[in-house]
Amino acid sequence: MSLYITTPIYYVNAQPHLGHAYTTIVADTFSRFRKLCKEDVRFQTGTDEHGDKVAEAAQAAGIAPKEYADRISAMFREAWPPLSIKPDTFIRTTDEDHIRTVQEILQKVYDQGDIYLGSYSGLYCRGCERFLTDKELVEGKCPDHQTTPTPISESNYFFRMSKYQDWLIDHIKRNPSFITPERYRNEVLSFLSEPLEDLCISRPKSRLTWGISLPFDDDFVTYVWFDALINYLTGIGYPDSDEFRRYWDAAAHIIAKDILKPHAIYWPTMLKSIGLPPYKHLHVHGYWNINEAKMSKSIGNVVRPETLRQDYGVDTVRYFLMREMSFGLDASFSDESIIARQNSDLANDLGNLFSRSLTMINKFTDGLIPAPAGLSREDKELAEAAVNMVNEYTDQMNSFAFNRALQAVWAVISLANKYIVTTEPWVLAKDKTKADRLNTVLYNLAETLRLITLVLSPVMPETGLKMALALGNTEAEFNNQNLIDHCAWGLTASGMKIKLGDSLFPRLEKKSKTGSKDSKGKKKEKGSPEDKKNADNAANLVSFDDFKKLDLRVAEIKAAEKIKKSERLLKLTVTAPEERTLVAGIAEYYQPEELVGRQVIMVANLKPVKLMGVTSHGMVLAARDEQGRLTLTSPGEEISPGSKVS
RNA sequence: GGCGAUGUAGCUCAGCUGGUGAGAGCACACGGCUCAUAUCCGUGGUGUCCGGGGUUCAAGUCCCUGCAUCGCCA
Repeated sequence: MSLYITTPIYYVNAQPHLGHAYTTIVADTFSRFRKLCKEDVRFQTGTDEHGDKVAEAAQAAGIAPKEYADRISAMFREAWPPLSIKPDTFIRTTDEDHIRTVQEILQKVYDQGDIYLGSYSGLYCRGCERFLTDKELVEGKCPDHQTTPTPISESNYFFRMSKYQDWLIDHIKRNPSFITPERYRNEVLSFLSEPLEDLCISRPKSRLTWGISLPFDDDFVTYVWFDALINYLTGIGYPDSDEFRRYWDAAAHIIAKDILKPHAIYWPTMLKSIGLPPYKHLHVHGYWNINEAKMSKSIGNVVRPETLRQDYGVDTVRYFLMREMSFGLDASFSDESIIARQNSDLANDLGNLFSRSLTMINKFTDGLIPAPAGLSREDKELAEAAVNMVNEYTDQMNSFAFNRALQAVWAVISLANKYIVTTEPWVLAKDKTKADRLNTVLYNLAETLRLITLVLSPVMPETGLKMALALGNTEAEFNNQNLIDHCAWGLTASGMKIKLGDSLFPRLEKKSKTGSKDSKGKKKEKGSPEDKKNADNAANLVSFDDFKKLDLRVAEIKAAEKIKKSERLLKLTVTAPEERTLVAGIAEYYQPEELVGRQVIMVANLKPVKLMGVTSHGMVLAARDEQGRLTLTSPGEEISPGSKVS
């Protein structure tokens, strides 16, 4: 069995962010996992470098497109090794062999009549790099870019995608695992229930030169998607390399949901036309939201993988991403949530289990993993759970349910912690006659940890190696272990010498308001209310529930008078709808008489406070600018006093 | 506007083809242990299973409807 796993090739108009890192870490983890199952795996990623946006960005930077692409492509290539991501190939669409292959394929498809010259006229948005329909326009402008699209009429080449629509529908229906998770499969089928249009695959050179020339018409370059998708073939040496024959039948693409259509519709029909079987699987994942908000440049909350790595370490980042997202659905990233995972799952559960087990072996049996003697009921329970865990883990990993795979591992970690409490090795160690029992318990812990190490290594390669070395293996021995031959219970050799090292994961403090952090585990009381407050401040967000606590109402001012000896304070009598007294610091801006009859917005459930001898039962809302000018808020139109504001 | 998905404990979510008193992790409270990274173990939930109607001996689980959120399409 072999596996050919790919990420999309990333467009070089932006730097690597969390989304790119997630896709690539998933591919890397899956690749490592299948290799651990002794499979022949090829893992490819790369960069997509042609098209309008790259040409424009290069121009803005004052350099040639290729030079610009070189620069950004390098950033992607260099982003992966620090995240323990090891692709077998890194492809670029500006590679010579890719360009040649794209042209060969275009010629082939053209020769067999699946490409024709047609004309198209419409409104073109440069930002979108596509024509917009009238219905998409908002007040004549592109809703995404706020620009007026240009009317363009031009000849272009079209790919007869519609010809393969029925075949594609049939293929998707016959192969439930072709597109997963199911929601995306349904989405594609729903889209295909309407007639498919042919795909425009060219751009005239009058408009764009940064692309691959059409082999049959030198006045045009290839539309980026037609160019880009073919990377999956060129990366393994299509059409006649050994790699191609070995891997194409086992192709699995991983993508984010935004590029579903090109991968689920354009690409299979292109392959059909080329005369190749479709890829085997398309795995579609969701987005990472940042503190509940979409990640976007304009909000300025783009998360950089390198920053995360520096803050938390590569394995914590990988673990968090794989554990926190349910593949296919959106998930939320926040510093609070990654710190919570690090502290509870990694430091408390795994790290502490590892640490206490090794310490006991070190203290009670001279650092040598002892030989077991007999199996009690709880021993069997632990052994069975550990072995079953490997199966469960394998199943879940294979179906891309990484969060569930890790949950299965953590169930055993938790059981092992209970096992220690139940068996009380420190009590056994004090009684010479219980040596056999002590040895058994410690051996079982070492053996459980060996299995845990094995299954965790695809997700956390550094931690896996660290644990294996501490358990007495050499690096070569560990690299030789796999999930086929080494998942039975009892394979740890007695007499191995363990090596105590540093903690696997430090406990982290929550981030402070300023965003600075102590990533080296300082000890601190766990989650006080104070911490929670700080965390919320850091996010600078209030929940809707918090907002609802405020009783905001419209109040009508019935009377107003100055408070004696005060320059700033006015005493207001309002109806809202009941009558109440407020004190407001607005005397420098408003005369009492001009306020009577006016409606304002007030916080009605503010704790009463006494100011200059007058008790205020609420607070009037006002806006103040940088010059210090102040204006009262009020409803846009008159409304009955006491009306709720929400 | 059309199609679809989702709505379960403070938070994130499990709950398969309807059937014992509705679950997990986190958070919180109390208790226990001391091998361990102030960690670990145990105990603790009066949750309108979004609202309303219906099918059934029986519904979080099926049907209809309303609301909310999200996605795709137009």
